[in-house]
Amino acid sequence: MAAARVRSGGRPTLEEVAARAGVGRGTASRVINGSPRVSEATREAVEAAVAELGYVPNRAARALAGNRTDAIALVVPEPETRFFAEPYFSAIVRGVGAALADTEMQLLLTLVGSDRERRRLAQYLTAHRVDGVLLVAVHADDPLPELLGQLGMPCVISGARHAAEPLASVDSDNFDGARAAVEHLASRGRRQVATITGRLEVYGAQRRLDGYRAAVSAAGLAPDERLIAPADFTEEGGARAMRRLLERRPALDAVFAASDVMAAGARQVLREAGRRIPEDVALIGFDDSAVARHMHPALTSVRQPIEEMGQRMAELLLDEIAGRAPDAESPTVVLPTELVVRDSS
Amino acid sequence: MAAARVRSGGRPTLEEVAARAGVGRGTASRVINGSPRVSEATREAVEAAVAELGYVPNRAARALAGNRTDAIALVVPEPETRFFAEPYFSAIVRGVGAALADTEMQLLLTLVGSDRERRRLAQYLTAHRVDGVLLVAVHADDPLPELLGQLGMPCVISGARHAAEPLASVDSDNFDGARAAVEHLASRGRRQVATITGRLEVYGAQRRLDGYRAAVSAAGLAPDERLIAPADFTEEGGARAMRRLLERRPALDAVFAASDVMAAGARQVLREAGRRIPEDVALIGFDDSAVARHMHPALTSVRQPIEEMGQRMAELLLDEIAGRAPDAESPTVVLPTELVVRDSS
DNA sequence: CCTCCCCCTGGGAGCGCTCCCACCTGCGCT
DNA sequence: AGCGCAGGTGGGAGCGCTCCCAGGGGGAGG
Repeated sequence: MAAARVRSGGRPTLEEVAARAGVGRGTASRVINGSPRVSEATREAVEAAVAELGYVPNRAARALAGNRTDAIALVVPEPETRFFAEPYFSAIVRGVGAALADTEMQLLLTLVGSDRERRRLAQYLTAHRVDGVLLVAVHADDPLPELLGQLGMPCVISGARHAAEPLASVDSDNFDGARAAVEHLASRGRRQVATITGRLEVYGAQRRLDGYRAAVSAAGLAPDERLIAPADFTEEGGARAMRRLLERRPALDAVFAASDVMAAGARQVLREAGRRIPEDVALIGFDDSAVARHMHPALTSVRQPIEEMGQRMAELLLDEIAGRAPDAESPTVVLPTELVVRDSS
Repeated sequence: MAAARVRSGGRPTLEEVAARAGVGRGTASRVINGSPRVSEATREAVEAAVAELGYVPNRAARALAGNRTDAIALVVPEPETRFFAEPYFSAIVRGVGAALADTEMQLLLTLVGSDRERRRLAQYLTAHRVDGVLLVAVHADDPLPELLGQLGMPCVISGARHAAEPLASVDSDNFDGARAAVEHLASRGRRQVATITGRLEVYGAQRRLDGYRAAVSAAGLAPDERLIAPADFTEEGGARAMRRLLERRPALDAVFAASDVMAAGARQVLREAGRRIPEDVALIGFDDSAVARHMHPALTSVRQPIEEMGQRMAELLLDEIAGRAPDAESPTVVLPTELVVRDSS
């Protein structure tokens, strides 16, 4: 079957719908776009024609004529997908999908890895190929958000980058999640609570550390900078940090790791050092990923409502695109976290 | 005067590029689309103009004029995302992204949950809004693939649905993966190897079972239908199946579960029954997900090259779209699996 | 030296839609 | 009766691109 072009058989066009309904093209367009300035009778006639012909608007034509695309891009920095793979990525996508389900909006997935792809992306966006952008896992020094701002392209990011985020952003309550975790440890009588942080350039990691500090003070424990070990969100990094902590403070009796994966690394080191979890050392992670549920012992962890975050991001973006933007200032939505207590604490 | 309308602020158009390069619109178009019928000098002039103006083709216009979209859809059945969340989804996406990186192709992500969304999807596709479709986690009785076939829409699916798959598909070698797992168990002296299967309507699950059977015979073990417990790919299902197996064949000394998650369920039951892993019962999973790595004891598992699968799917699809389709028969690519031996076997 | 081609090239003709302007009804008002 | 107005309506004018056809130059062949 060489040339089975369905072209001539033809999808119905607006013109045909209009003809069938006995109205003009403009009127048919009005009905399809839900304009109120159409009489009831006409509306019904057009709708009937649409149904009979199985008309579906041509997106490309619409985009060309209307100077919009009815599509938004979810931009994911490729290098991150590996780390964020766990539940994060698919949960975000699911949330975004849910928000878009009743919309005509399409979701464009854009992985940016190399710098070349990054440049390409900038072009994409400059060329206004989408109506808005969802940015996930943005680094504080990423030029992309600013570029988007200059272009006037609606944009929502998945985590504030500093205390004063100029862009709309959705975040989980990292501060409070960490606070709750440490409070929980303290309330169970732990006195030397250490923490393994994520990369502190990431604002969320910083906030978790802040939460840790706040809870330590609030619990009346002695703040001790030697109980704080920076790492990088990786399992290996978590293990290294744990080793350092054990050297510096052999008597520690609890560890709050800023991610489950780092907690897994820490667990390994604790085991090798002969510390029992939770008898000798309590351990808490962050993310409540599959790793936490299946670790032995099952890991207490701070759950983030990731799917909901995706949904809220999309909703904010749709608002912004529709011009319903709260012109006051860019909204920052912070969703609550939840401490899921299991066996490790 | 239809002469030089100086478009202020707007993105440059092909027309402007052509003017700047001192050529006609047609020629500029040819250069941009890499047609060979352009002289070297002209090509350079146009390319220079493109660079100076920062020209990026308008996709919508292209789509409208060219009757193609330069976009493919990755269709994911929403209900599945949860199960397939593990590494599967993001790995597939990453693979697809890799294949598309050097292309002008966009990736449209489409989650279909409700029947309503399913219908909408059918419309989408009927309206030729994409050049091709990647179908993931297709059920044997799904009407979508056939619909696509009728439409003449290029399509690649992520696993054959029967032995004779009419569509192009990419698969991992489920048969051989299972075979290798069971062979490994037998070679370590296990005599009563049970299996927990996935939903057998899923062809891949069936193939894993086939591989299990083949290996059992090949190892000279007595085939025993009572050692085969069907489940549904869930942790709970795996646990139930394990209980049933223990009742029926208390003396079993090895279990091959057709997914890591089911293995996790089985592990729980084995523990509760006082069986040590691997001393009393060896356990092997399938997928090599994070769950496997972090289980205790670390789970031996069959790794599938999921990212590569995504990549091959996209490549096949691009071929098909480009008409490079080996019209002989629809290609079925089967990628090798790998047994990752850890502590549980 | 002329002719025939073969390259390149320019630009017309849409692709299907939205935007917008003009028009055309009725109706209520003066 | 005349006028204004507003709700409905039709269709022209593009949006920026690709496709394709006709046309202009040379180089090769007669």
